[in-house]
Amino acid sequence: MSKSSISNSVIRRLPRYYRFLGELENNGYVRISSRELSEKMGLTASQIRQDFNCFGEFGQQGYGYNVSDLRIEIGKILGLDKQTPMILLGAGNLGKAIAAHIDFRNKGFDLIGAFDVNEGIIGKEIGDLKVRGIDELSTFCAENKPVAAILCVPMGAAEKLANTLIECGVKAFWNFTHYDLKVTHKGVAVENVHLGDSLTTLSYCLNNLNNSEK
Amino acid sequence: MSKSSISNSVIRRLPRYYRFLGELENNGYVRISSRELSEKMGLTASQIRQDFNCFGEFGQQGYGYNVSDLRIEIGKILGLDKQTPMILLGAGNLGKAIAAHIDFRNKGFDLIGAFDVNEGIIGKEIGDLKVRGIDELSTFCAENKPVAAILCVPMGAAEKLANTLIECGVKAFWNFTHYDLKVTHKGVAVENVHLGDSLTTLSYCLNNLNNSEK
DNA sequence: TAGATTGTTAATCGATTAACAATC
DNA sequence: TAGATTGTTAATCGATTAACAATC
Repeated sequence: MSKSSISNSVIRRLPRYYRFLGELENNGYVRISSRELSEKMGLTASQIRQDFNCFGEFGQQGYGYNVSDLRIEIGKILGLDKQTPMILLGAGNLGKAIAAHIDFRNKGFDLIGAFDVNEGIIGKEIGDLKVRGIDELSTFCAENKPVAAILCVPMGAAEKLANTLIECGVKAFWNFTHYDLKVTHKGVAVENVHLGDSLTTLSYCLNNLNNSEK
Repeated sequence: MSKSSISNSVIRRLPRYYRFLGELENNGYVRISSRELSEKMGLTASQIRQDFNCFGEFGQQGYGYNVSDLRIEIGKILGLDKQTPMILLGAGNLGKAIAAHIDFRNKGFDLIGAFDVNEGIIGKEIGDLKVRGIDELSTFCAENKPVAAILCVPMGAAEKLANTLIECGVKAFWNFTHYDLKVTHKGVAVENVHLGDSLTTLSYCLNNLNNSEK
């Protein structure tokens, strides 16, 4: 009985549930109640039950939730039971680090290609991928049909590149550029990361530690 | 007449306002109305006026806001008019890339040191910093008094390291580890980045493009 | 002055929390 | 069965939007 439209607040909590359930499972937990989970995660039990019930009835009265089953269910909801082919655009410092650091296959993706414009970078290896020139992009897309893309290019290149990629069939963007990628095209998912905004927020919080009660 | 407690939703929008105002200024804008800004940013004019009025009266009836003045005001609110000394913990792929990629001084910080445990990394240069061994940490902190820290270490090391740093006087954490750093210690600011959760969210959105109206 | 746009109050909307009947 | 805990409805809280008097 999954709801037609899930609120953004709920969606943002799902990866965290998935993570905590994985840790619980690793620590030998078989069952957990919404109350116990709420204490571990710093949420209310009510909220947890409301969140899960957006997608179905995963618990059992008087018992709670089976940790392993619940984790698998949330994994399916998140699309982690499949791997969407993904490419990296911009293999500079940040792009390389992301490619090396992220466990793509456990996040629902499979990194199958990397591209750059810089002649000094083209041909270099990142993990088991060889960085290709951007001129190979359309041929590569036609052959390998990537559906997701990581943008680690300069701000000025972001919009045009995104449009090109959409024409090539890309439907999801993980955007690390300073450009606020708009979701103008229907049927395209965008996750703007904006590390700069994150650090700026930390500056605010640090400078307002005293005058905040929370 | 700044409010005592600013909601998290407002705080998260501030860096974005600051960014857009900078771009407007670069494009020669002198004044802007809340309506015009709302169209550019995809917000409502009401929300923008409410947000700004949490901190003071920055506009003028019949005119709007002076772009440059407003940007400076928001910059001050965000603490960007000073630079807090910051250190990097963990100078692997991700740490190095963050250090190279972020414009710290324009985000209210100054990167003054980098540390790692790995002998193969210690001594290497990142930008104009030489990576130090973690054994030098407490001496360095006593001498240089860093107030902020970037955590790019493995999950297992995060909690203990954070506690050590707090003892050394660190009051702000930019946390890239998989560990959910709690804000147990009063007077400590934490910004958890969680790139893995971000990518997982993208997986959800991609897999639910059809059944969502928004 | 007339027009424009703010600052701010009131109304609406949505998300979180509380409560409790259903049920394992 | 009795106790525990869910699923779900109702109440509360907070954030967003609308409206408008104040004023540049």
